[in-house]
This record gives sequence, structure tokens and C-alpha cells, in this order.
Amino acid sequence: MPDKITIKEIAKEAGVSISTVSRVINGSSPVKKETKEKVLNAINKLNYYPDALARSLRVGYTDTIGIIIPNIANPFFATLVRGAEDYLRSKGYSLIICNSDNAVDQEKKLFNILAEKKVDGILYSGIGDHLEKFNHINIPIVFIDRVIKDNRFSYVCSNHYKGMEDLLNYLFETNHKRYVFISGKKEIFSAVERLRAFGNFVKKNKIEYKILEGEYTYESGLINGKKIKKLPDVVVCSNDLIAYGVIESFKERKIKVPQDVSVTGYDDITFSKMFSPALTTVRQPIYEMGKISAEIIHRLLIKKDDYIPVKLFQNQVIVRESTRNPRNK
Amino acid sequence: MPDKITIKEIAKEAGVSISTVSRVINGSSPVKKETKEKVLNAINKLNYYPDALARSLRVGYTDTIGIIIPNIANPFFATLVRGAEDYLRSKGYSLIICNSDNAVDQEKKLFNILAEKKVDGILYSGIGDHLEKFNHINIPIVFIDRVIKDNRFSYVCSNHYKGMEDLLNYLFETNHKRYVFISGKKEIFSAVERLRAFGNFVKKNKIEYKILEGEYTYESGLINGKKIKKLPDVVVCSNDLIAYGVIESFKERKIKVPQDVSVTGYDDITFSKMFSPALTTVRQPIYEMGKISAEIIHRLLIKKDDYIPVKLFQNQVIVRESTRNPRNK
DNA sequence: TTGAAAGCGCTAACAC
DNA sequence: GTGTTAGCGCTTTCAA
Repeated sequence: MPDKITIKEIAKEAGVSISTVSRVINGSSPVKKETKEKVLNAINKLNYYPDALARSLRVGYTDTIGIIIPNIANPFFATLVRGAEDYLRSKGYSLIICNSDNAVDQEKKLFNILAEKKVDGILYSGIGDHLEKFNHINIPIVFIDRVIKDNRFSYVCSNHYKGMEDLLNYLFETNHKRYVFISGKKEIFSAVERLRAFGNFVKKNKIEYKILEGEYTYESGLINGKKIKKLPDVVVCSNDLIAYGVIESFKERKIKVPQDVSVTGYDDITFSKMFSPALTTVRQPIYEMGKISAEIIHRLLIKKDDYIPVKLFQNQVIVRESTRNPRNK
Repeated sequence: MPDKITIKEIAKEAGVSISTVSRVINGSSPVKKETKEKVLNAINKLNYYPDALARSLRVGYTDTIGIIIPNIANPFFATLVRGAEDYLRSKGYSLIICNSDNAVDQEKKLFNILAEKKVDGILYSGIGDHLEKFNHINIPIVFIDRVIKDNRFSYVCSNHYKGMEDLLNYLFETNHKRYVFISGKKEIFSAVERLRAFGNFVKKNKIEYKILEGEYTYESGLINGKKIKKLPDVVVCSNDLIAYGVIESFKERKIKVPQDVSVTGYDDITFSKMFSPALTTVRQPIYEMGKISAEIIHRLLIKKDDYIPVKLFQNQVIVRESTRNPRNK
């Protein structure tokens, strides 16, 4: 028995041609029942399994999708990936994951690698904004968490502006008048949108405020939390991770949340409900977004649509324990 | 300009043969400087990038590794995957991720898919224990988080038994005499080991105890926490997620941790230090384990070793705020 | 219903 | 240093 079992060995074993073997494997055209059985037996006997590489080279697709994200260790992206993988797996695709750490250079490299590996499509959550560069790589792309004005591209995004606006209005109504806002990096679409909502909020309402520049990490929350000398009514954090850090830094200073100060997050990652105090935040349907991005890339691939699908998710304010209730004022 | 740029078009454009093009791309044998330049220019001009599929078919490897894990949305595995991906990427590999949800059938399917896609190696964290079945799939496998006695296989694991033993001894020394232990599923190696340590602990020491059967999730902690009617001195949870759930269930009942009861976890996932109360737990070097598993598969692939590498990590008790201090007794 | 053969894009052995 | 060519394992015409 040769080391490598190919369609050839099966053909020989079954006493048919390789095209016949291919036909029974793919059901691509009718095969006489007895012949089919002979082939199936040979496959079983020799433990044959097809070589997807050779197949892909021939047919021109790989049933493989690439996903570029900043960091899988961030639970936001882990949940997103899970959503995408579940859908893709159900449609017969595999998923290659690539962490970019939000570095444009790395993103470019990853695009090239995925192109070379001939993935059928790319799910892309990152910061690179030179759309032109996506032209010569002729692979369908779905942008995640970023609205693309250019109507050549599909995207899935949630309404960060509206979500933040809703949260801020809720806070205002519950007697929060003095704000500290900790932003994310300005390269990141969602961070810009959330900050923009805050900007317009302070224009509209007479409040005291201060903006601290941070990034989407626990450590950034820790650092920025320490910088807050004069306590506001609420610290509005651009995401949940920052809020965790801020709360921790307050804990070290014996500042009580929400009794002394309210703190809010954004995203509603899995842990925010487990956190103590449970975090008031804005929920993005993260898993769903991953799933829908996968669904879109799939539609693009089977060319079901002659338009470019786009999906904007609404976000929802989730009030928990890290903010004061109006009656507690 | 043809739709698809291959080595052929480059050869034509540069006025050389395709082998010369291949040589400059791979640096596989010396090429005259001027010729090289011509080729490079053509590549640039036509925006050529090689087809990894065709290359792999020819050379017999794909520079792609598969990883099978229960669930990427579990931060333990997300961190593990990040460790693996970082190392693999640095060595030029890509990573295909597969979620199995700890279902043996799904694991089998995933093995087949990865075999068909001709991954060079598989990182495997799962429950399937029929080692024989790994025989006909002739791909190097590194088992993660599971000690394999069969010396045909590499593994990376941490010393769950010792870690749990150390934790229990610490608890005993700090005046915890009545225990509730919430286990993980008995299909999972680490859960069995941690339970085994508890079994031996209660044999050696005169203590009151009760064992609750759970699984490695927050929800399981929530449910099992509610089942605890008579409060012990400490609830020892098989992992951090369970501990979060238990603490939450206690919170609902106004039971204070650690004042009324201590609670411990295992793993020390990223969030355990952010948790409130910060969780006393046992640290596994999760990122490191992912990284080393990747390193091992790489060694296997470049055949640097003529033995089967194996790595056992030690775990470390991390005392935080969810357990009583002895002096608080 | 089946078989022969071309060819997907590439590498590498061989020849010059 | 460079070109020619076989062939990796498969699918898909085309012919029978």
C-alpha cells in the first residue's frame, strides 16, 4: 500500500478510471450503482480522503475565509469570531484567523498572505483606510464595525453614535451633570463615533466635562482612572474594558461605584454582567454581528445578490449597577 | 492584461522562462542581477503574487496549522490561541481555528476537514480519546491541556493535580474546614485531575465536604451556587468561570464573599484580577502554553528533534480577595 | 455510463 | 545561469 492514497489508487483498487472516482465523490454526474459501490468500498478500504488543495487549484476556490481582527484575546473579537465561525462552518467553510494589533503594516501583510492562500473572502475589522489598496486584491471583503461610504464594499456595523447618544441622554436624565469621557484611539471607527456623540452631547447640554484620551484596554482604564483627581458624576468609558480599569483604580482609592461616582462602558461583553458592580453599558449584538458578516460574505460568494449588502445594528443601553439611580441622588 | 496574473505572465513580461521567475521568487538558486531586476519589475508592474495553493500542491506542505478547541469565546482558549498564533505567524504559518464545543463527533469531523485541507499540523484541545483514530491521519498533533501516556504524541499540559493540591493546602492552612467542590465535566482531563486532587485532599484531612457536578461555565456556577443551602467555609470551583457564577448567585442572596464564605477558581483568566472581589485562583500560563504548543508543532515539522517533545507547566496559587485571610477568622 | 486527457500554477530535476 | 519539462491530485471537457 503506497504511502499516499490518491484518487488513482482508488481507481485501481475499484477497477475504474479516476474520472469515475471523482464522479462518485462529488456526485457530479450519475454513476451506475454497482460501480459506485465498488468505488465506495475501495475508499473505505484504503482510508482515502480527497486532497482539498488539488481540488481548489482546479476549481478555483478554497472554501476558506480569512478574518483579520486586532486581537482574539479581546473577548469582543472572540465572540465575533465565534459568530462568524459558527455560520461559516455550517456552510462548509473554514476560518483562518489573523491578529493585527491594529497595526496597519501588519494588516497589509495579512491581506497579502490571505490573498496568496487564496481565501474566498475576507472579514476585516481593522483600521487601514486606503480603500484603493483593496482593489488589486480581487477578493470579496466585508468590513466589520466600520461604515464604508464607498459603495463597492459590504459592511456590518452598529450604530455607535446613536448608542452613545442614548446612554448619555439616560445619564443626563438621571441627574449626571459632570462628565469625564475616556476615549478610544482615534484610528478606530467606533471610538471616533462614540466620541463624536459625546461632543455633540456637551454642545447641546450645559454640563461640565473633560475628555481623556485612552485606548480600548483595561490598562488604559487603570491609567486614566488614576488621572481623575476631581470626581465627576460619571466616568463615561468608550468600552467595557476601560470601565473595568477605571473601576479598579477607584477601588484602590476607596472610591465607591456607583455611590461616589457612576461609571459606564460600551459593548456589553460577556463579563460585564458578571462584573461587580455589574456594568451599565451599551449592548452591541456581537455574536450576531460576526454571524451576519459571515452570512454576507457567503451571499457575496454564491452571488445571490447583485447589490452590495450592508447591515447596521442598533445598540441598546443596558442599565445595571455601576450607575446611580435617579432616586439615589 | 489577463485577468489572472501567474508566473507565466511574469515570465513573458520579463522575457525569461518561468523557472527563472520561480528562482527569483524563492531565491532557490542564483540568478543574474539584471535578470532578477527584470523579473522584479515585471512582478511589480503586474501586481503579481504567487499562488500558495499551487505551490503547496507541489511542495507538499501548506504552512498552515489547524487548532481544535472547545470554544474561542471562552477567554481561556482565546488567550491560548493568541499565544499559538503569535508564534506561528512569526514562523510563517497561518492558523485555522475550529470550535468543537467538546463534542466528539464534531471533533472527528474537524480532524477530517483539517486533513483534507492538508494542514501541516494540528493543535488539539479536546476530549476525544481514541488515539487509534489519529493513526490513519498522518499529521503531527500536539495535545493541549492533556497528558498523553502514549509516547507517540506530544503534549503541553499544566499540573492541575499539583495546582489544586497547593490551593487546597493553602485553604486548609487558612482555617477552611468545610468545603464544597464544584467539578467540571468528567470527560475533560483537567477537570478529572482537579477533582482527583480534591478526592485525595479530603482523604488526608478531616474535613466536611460536598461535591457538586458542574461544567466549566458561568451558568453552571450560577446554578450550582443556588444549590448550596448550608454555607461551607469555602466553595472550591474547578475554574474561574464557575467561580464568577457562584459569586453572582451569592450576591443575589446577599451572601458576602469572602466575609461569609470564601470562593476560589482555577485558571486565572484575564478577568479574574479585575473581578470584584478579585479572585483567588490558580494560575496557568495560558498564553505561554499556546505559544509552546506552537513551538512544539514547529519543531516536529522541521524535524529538529528525533524525540517527541512534551511540556508540563507548573501552576501557581494566586491569593486575592475572594478568600478569607487567616487573621480574619 | 464511463474513460482519456488537458490543465489549474507551481517547483525541481535535468539538460545545456 | 537559464530553459524545458514532468508532475503534485484533482475536475471537467470531450469522445466513445
